[in-house]
Amino acid sequence: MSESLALSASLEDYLEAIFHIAADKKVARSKDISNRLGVNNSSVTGALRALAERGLVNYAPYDLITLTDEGKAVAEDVIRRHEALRDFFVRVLSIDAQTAEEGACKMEHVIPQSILERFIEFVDFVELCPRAGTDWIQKFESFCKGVPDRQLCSECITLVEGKPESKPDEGRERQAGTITLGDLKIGQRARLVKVRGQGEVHKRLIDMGMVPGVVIAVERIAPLGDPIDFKLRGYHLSLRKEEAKLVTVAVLEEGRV
Amino acid sequence: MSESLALSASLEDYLEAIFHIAADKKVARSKDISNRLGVNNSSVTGALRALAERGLVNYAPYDLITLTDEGKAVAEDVIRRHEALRDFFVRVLSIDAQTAEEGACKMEHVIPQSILERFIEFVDFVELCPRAGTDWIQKFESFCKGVPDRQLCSECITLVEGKPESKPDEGRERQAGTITLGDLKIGQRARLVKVRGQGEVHKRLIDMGMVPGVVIAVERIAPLGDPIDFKLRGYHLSLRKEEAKLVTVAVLEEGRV
DNA sequence: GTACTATCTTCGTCACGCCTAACATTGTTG
DNA sequence: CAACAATGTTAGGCGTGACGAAGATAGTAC
Repeated sequence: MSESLALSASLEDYLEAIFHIAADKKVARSKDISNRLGVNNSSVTGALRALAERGLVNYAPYDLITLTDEGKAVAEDVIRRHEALRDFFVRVLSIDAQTAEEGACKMEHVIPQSILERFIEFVDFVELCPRAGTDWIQKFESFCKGVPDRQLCSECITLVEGKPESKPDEGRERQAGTITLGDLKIGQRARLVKVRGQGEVHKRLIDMGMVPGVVIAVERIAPLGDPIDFKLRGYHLSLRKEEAKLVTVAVLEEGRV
Repeated sequence: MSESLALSASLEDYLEAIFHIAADKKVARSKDISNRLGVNNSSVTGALRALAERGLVNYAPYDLITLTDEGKAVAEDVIRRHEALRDFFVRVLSIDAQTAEEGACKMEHVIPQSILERFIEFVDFVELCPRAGTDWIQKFESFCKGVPDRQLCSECITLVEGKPESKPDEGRERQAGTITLGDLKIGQRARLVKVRGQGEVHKRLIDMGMVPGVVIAVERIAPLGDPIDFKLRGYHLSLRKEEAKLVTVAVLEEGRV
């Protein structure tokens, strides 16, 4: 009815909790809600009043609590967001169930609609596409396990070590040779093949995460071409051109903007 | 130094904004910040005071605003989260730049660390793995474009139409035949092949999103085996066993709990 | 140096969301 | 049916984060 502006994150949580409790035990009591959400009983009263005002719950003091039809619809929407995120985390990113649940709980309140739909599509796509599937996800898992020293799965290893590709895909450029980080243009991405050089400089580069297999992107090149800004594993770093030239890479694709 | 507990979402935003402004113009003024964040000038004062209290900005009334080293470190961390999310949205989910930016802005404050790292790994993995790459992402894009009527990419089409797979992957079970939704067990997932039946029932199923190619999961089966709860495209729905038997599917994988 | 303007700060207000402590209701049990 | 425990509600407080209005400050214009 009223449709009065968006609910706050915590009101969505209350609605979600009521829905789940009602699904289990038919009706919800104030205590159940405070237990489930780990908040004080009196906070629940306040939330219920706010929800009742918006016509989302049937609530009278000392009475049982139920969702209205509208409230049920809103709750289902919140739960859809929650489950979509959780499923993505578990099925695609191989996050453990508890972390996925916690993360979904926080993110469900802020994720834009259009991004949510994409998450859902993506899970389906990964299951449907013959190039992906569960065995591909397993490859991702072992890729993640190998992260500290950047162990890669066998398929990727062959790439990293620079052997010729068995399957030259269209639209996907792979250059062999002795290209270094210093040769890249802005926006280009490459996988790291080898860090040459020795001693202090070599060690410093390794410490920055410059290990074989890692993906590096060129973010910015200073006017004089000298300090070059890279990004790898989410971190920004800046290298002198001389240092960059010590790092052999293989270009992943043509830079797009 | 102080390290006093986590920053609120909005304080992180302020820090991020100051960092970006400082990167552009060397120093930041109160006005720049309020403009960038679209908040009232007085709110900026309050935020700056809070940040100065934590030792994250150098701030004195009427003076120029700069980040302390600690503040810079925190800002870089926030920006790393922001960019990791944005990059994932753009590079993997093919979200448009603006939506990605907005979504990242909201989600950066709540995403758990471990999930963030997975997002970053995943982007790298997609670029590195020979089974994925940019052309695979393009397939996802066209998959999404076809969503209303569930047009699939050519590779997937062959799957959906039940033709034998060209590449039988290990660990990936694909059953042909005339399995229906009614035959699935809890936790199993399947792609929809065809909806049989006619008239009202058929129409109702189509309206629920039961179109070829969609992924369906069995969520729950009532004690008597009759109403069966499914999930498709994030939505829960409940079908009578009779209705479920009208839907031909192909199982995607063995149910894992 | 006074006047003006752009900029910044202070102050009072509001809405959230949670808390504790005190009070009210309900239902159960001797 | 009274007394008690369990459950729910109210009232008041605290911290955050935003706003607008009004006052302070600095720089420029004359």
